[in-house]
Amino acid sequence: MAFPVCGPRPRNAATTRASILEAAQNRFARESYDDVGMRDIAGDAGVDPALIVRYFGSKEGLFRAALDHCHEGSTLLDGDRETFATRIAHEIVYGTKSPKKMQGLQIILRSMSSARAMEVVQQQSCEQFMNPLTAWIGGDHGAVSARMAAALMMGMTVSKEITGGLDLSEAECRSLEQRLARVLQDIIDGA
Amino acid sequence: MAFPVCGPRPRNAATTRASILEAAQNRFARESYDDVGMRDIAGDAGVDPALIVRYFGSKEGLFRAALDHCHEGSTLLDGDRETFATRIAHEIVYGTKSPKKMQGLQIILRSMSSARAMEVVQQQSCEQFMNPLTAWIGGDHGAVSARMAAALMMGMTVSKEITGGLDLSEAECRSLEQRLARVLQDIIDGA
DNA sequence: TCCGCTTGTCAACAGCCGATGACAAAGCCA
DNA sequence: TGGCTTTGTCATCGGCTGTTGACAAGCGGA
Repeated sequence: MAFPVCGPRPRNAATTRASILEAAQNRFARESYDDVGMRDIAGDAGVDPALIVRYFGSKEGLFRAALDHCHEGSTLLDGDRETFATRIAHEIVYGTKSPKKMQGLQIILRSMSSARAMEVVQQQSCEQFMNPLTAWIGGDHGAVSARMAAALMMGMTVSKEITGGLDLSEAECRSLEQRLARVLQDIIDGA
Repeated sequence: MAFPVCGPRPRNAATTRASILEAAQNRFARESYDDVGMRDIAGDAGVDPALIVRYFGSKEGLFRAALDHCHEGSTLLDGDRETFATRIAHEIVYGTKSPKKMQGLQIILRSMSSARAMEVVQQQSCEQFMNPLTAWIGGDHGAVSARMAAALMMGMTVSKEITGGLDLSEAECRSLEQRLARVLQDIIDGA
């Protein structure tokens, strides 16, 4: 990726490690844990598969590192509380195919049902997503509201994935964005 | 499953096929397409793996047949329109681990992100789930409402899966059930 | 009884995957 | 220059998976 046709790789552990990590994030955001092979990631990073094992111990170690390196519970939640719902709704409806903002969520949803990745997914999704969201919403109804809001966000992402895009007209997209923002705001407000 | 310790299997193609299909449904509802092996299903059904190939052509053929044999777009939608939201909310919050009512949805969500199962999942989820729901809701906002309602249902299922149960107190569960029903009803009504 | 069709089993194959350990080259220091 | 550590590559192993074709057993009809 970084050095496609430069002969052997420059000997720099830090940048090599970073290349592998970035390649892994991109792959895991688009394909499931089981569908992504070490050789795929190594190929993207321009590296021998054995190096991945040396740096990250195993495929699971690399997956954990990739998910760990997202910290998007913070990036997703910073900004005005009043505009949170509209921002999220816009991101969901008009977000590009590769939204850096939701990469962690993408990775979680992709590998959610893989037995080998499940443990990591459960832990990270709680620490990086559910718990911050619950705390951010706050109040007595925080836990319930957080689950509903998360469900709506994840469900829309899943829905897009399953049907391959939203498959709606332009007017329907606008309507969806507005209604999504409305419902999401109501959920957060505990209405 | 049906004949655990009865020596070789009774020679009856119809019941054998049914056994395989049922075993496949149960497996695919709990594990992803990639995590379920032909030998697993064959073992559950008390049958040789080669027989599965003979009856269903391939693993993908069996998966398609299993998903095809659910028809829950209908079972999920029959009943009073006024009580739809409360029924679904109750099913989501208090539904057992193995809800026959939502087995098709479980299978879809489990194997959603498996490259090999994607084509079947996309087709069946549209035909058996999204399209019936859209038609059932009806009206101008049907498509948008259906996507939001489906997102909430799928998202809650995913959320339960990821965190391993709801992880809420009894009071919170009641609150969740009520709020879920309210939001879902509003979505369906196009509010 | 013999034949032919169906139903079920068994052993094995080819392919892919993650992981391993030996090896090569680069850079650094004395 | 000689030796040592770091960094990267290569060939290969063992294990698992879906699938195949040959074989065995049941069973109904001539």
